[in-house]
Amino acid sequence: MNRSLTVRSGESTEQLEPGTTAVQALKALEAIRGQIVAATVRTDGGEPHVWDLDRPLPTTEAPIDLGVVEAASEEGRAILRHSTAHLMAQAVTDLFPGAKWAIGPPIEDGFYYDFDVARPFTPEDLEAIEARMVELAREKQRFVREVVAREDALEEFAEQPYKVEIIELVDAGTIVSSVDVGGPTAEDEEGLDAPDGPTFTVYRNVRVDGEVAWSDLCRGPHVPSVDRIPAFKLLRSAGAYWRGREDQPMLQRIYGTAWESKKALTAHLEMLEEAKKRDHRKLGRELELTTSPDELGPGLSIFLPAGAIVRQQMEDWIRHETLARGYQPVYTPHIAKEDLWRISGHLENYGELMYPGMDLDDGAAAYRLKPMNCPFHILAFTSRTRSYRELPVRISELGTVYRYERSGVVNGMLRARGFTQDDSHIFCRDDQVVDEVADCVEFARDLYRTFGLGEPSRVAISTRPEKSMAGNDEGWAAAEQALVDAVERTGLPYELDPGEGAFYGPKIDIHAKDAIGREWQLTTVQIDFNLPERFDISYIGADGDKHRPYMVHRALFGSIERFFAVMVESFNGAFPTWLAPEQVRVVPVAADFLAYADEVATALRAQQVRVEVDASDDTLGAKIRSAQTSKVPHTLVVGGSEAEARTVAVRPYRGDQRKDVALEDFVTEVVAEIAERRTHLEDA
RNA sequence: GCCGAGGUAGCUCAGUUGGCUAGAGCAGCCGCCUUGUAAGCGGCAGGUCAGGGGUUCGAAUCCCCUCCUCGGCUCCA
Repeated sequence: MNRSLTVRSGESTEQLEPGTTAVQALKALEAIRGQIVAATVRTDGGEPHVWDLDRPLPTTEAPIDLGVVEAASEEGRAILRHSTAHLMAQAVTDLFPGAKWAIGPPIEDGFYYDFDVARPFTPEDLEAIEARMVELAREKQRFVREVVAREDALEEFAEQPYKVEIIELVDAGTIVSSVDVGGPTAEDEEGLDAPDGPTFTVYRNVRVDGEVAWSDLCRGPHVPSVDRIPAFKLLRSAGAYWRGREDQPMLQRIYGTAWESKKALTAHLEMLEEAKKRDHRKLGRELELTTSPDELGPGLSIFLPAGAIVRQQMEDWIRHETLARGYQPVYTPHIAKEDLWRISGHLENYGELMYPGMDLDDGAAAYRLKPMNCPFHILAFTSRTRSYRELPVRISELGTVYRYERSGVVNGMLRARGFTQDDSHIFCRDDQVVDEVADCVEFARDLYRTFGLGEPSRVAISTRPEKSMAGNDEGWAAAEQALVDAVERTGLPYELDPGEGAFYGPKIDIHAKDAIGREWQLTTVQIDFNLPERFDISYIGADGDKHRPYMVHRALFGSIERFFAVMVESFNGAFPTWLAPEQVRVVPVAADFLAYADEVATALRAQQVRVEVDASDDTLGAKIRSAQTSKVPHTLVVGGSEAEARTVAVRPYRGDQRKDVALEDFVTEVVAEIAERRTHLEDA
C-alpha cells in the first residue's frame, strides 16, 4: 500500500511515509524541544499512548497527534528508570550466569529488579554490577521492541520460570498488562499492532553490529539506547518475596535510581543524605528528646524531659481543640478482660498483633493489653441509653495502645509497639455522618497548618476490600459515598484506593509532606460497621425504636509518637519557638553579668517562656556554640552595656543578630511568637 | 516472621594476617583561666568489646546460638 501518514503536533502537520518512526516524525514536525525519552501518540482523539522514539508509527488513515515525553518529567524519569532496570538485569545476567529474572519496574525516585540467584548480593556485587552497567552503556546497545506470539514468548523464556509464570498469570487474567509485563495492551486491542492471537512484547538490547545481547518480556516503552541514560546509581539490595507473598520464594531485589542529569542524581543523593542526618532517632539522642535503650524492648521509647515538653505542646493543642469542637474526653484502662476482645472480634481478626494474655492464678479471667481504644469507647457510649437528640456523641482520648508488631517492621517511633493515638469515636445518625467526616478532615487541615506541614499532600479514600467481614452492600456503598461527599465538601482533591479499606469499613487516609518533600501518612478517618454490630449498640430514635448509629473512628495525628518523629525530622530538630523545649537561652559574656542574665530569665519566665541561663565557665564562643548546637530558637547575649541599658543582644537560631533590643520589647515579641504558634518551615 | 548488613566508653569512631594492662575526640567530673557571638588549658574517671557457648597456648578479631539495631519484603498509626 502506498498510503501516507498524517502527523500533527501543535500547529504543524506533515504527510509522511508509512513506517516512519516517532522520532523521525517529531523531527519533521520540528517538535523536539529539550531532552526527550519517548513520544506520545494519539489517534482519532483517543487516549495518548507512550511510544518508543524509534518505533514506527501506527498505520492509520486518521491523523496522528504526536507529543513528547521529556526526560525531566515524572513520566520521563519512569521510562529512564525502567530502561536502567533492564540494563541492570543485563549486567546481572552477565555476572551471575543462571540468574532468573522476575520483575523490574520503575518506582518513586528509582527502580528495582528482582532476581533469583544462588546467593544474596553483597555490597561488592553491587559495585561490580554498576561497573558492568557502565561498560554496557558504552556499547550503545539499542532497545528494540518486538511483538511476539504467546507461544514464541513461552519458548523464548522457557529458562525463565518467573517470566513463564507472568505469561500464565496474564492468561489467567490475574494480572493485566503492567509495566513489567509485555502482555496484551490497549494498543493491540485497537489494532495498532495488528496482532494475530494473543501477543506479548519483548524488548531486545541490540548491539551496534545487530547482535541481540539480552531480551526481556516488557511492555515498554524504553529510551532508544542504553547510552541515553544520563545518570544512575545502584543503592542497596534486599530480600523480597516473589509477587509480594510470604508463601512465595524470596528473591534478591536490587534498588537503584536514575535521573535525567548528573545534577539531578546528585541532588537526589544529597536529599537521601539529608534525610539520614535528620533521622529522629539520631536527633532524639543528640537533642536528648527521646531514648530507646535495648533494655526497654523493641518498638518502645522514653520521652526525656525535652521531648516530653514538645509532646505536651502537641497534646495540649489537640486537647484544647477537641474540647472546643464538642468532643467529650474519657480515660480508659490499658488492659481489659480477654472476653472484651472476643466480643469486639479483635482476638479473631487482630490476634496476631496482640500481646499474649495475662492469665491469673485462678484461671477465671485472662486479660489483654489493648491494641486499640475502640471497645472502651463503645463501653463509654453504652454506659446508658442514648437518645437521637444527643447525637453526635464524640468520645475522645489520648489512648496508648500496644501492638506486638513483627520484629522486622519496628522502626523507631514511626512504627512502634507502644504508641498513643489521639483517638476519637463519633457515634452519629445517618444524616450526620457527612458533616462529621467533613469536620474531621477540616480538623486535620488545621492540625497540619498549625504544625507547619501546610495543606494535605494526598487524600485517599479506600473502599471495600474482598476480605470485608462486617456491614452489607448497601451499608458499604452508602458509607463510601458519605466519605466522598465529605471530602468533596472540603474542596480537597482526593483519589480512590479501591479494595484498600479495612475489613470493618471504608476509610480516608490523609498524607502530608515534610520540609524535605517526604510524604507521611498521618490522619485516618474510618467508618466501622463491625463494632456497632458486635456490641449491638443503638440509640432511641424519634420514633421510639432502636437504631444503629454510625461509628466514625478518627486519629488526626495518627500516632503521637509518629507525628512527633515527623516533627523532629521535618524541623531538623530546630522546632519553632512555641514547640521548642528550651525557647530562650541567656548567655552572659562573663560571670560578672550572671545577675543580669538571671533577671532577664526571670522576666521571661514570668510570661511562661521556657528559658535557661548558661552559667557555665565556658568562653563566650563555647556558650554560643552550645546554644546553636542545642538549636535553641533565641539566644540572648548579655554583658555590661546590656545590663546598663536593660537590653539584650538577640541571636536567633536562624536569621540575623540584633543588638540593643530593649528587654521588654523582646519579651513582648517572643510571647507573641509563641501565642501565634509561628512556624518557619520554609527555611527549616 | 523472611532476606541482608551490623553491635567496641553516654555519643562519634580507631583497633593490621588471632599476640603486651583495648585507644582517640566530644560529653562528664576536678582544677586553672574569665567582657563580646560556633570549641581556652591541664588532669581524672569511664569499656565482662551486646550476651552465651566453642576453636586456640592465646579471641574485640575465627565458628555456632540468642538478643538488639539498621536497610528491605509482608503488614501498618
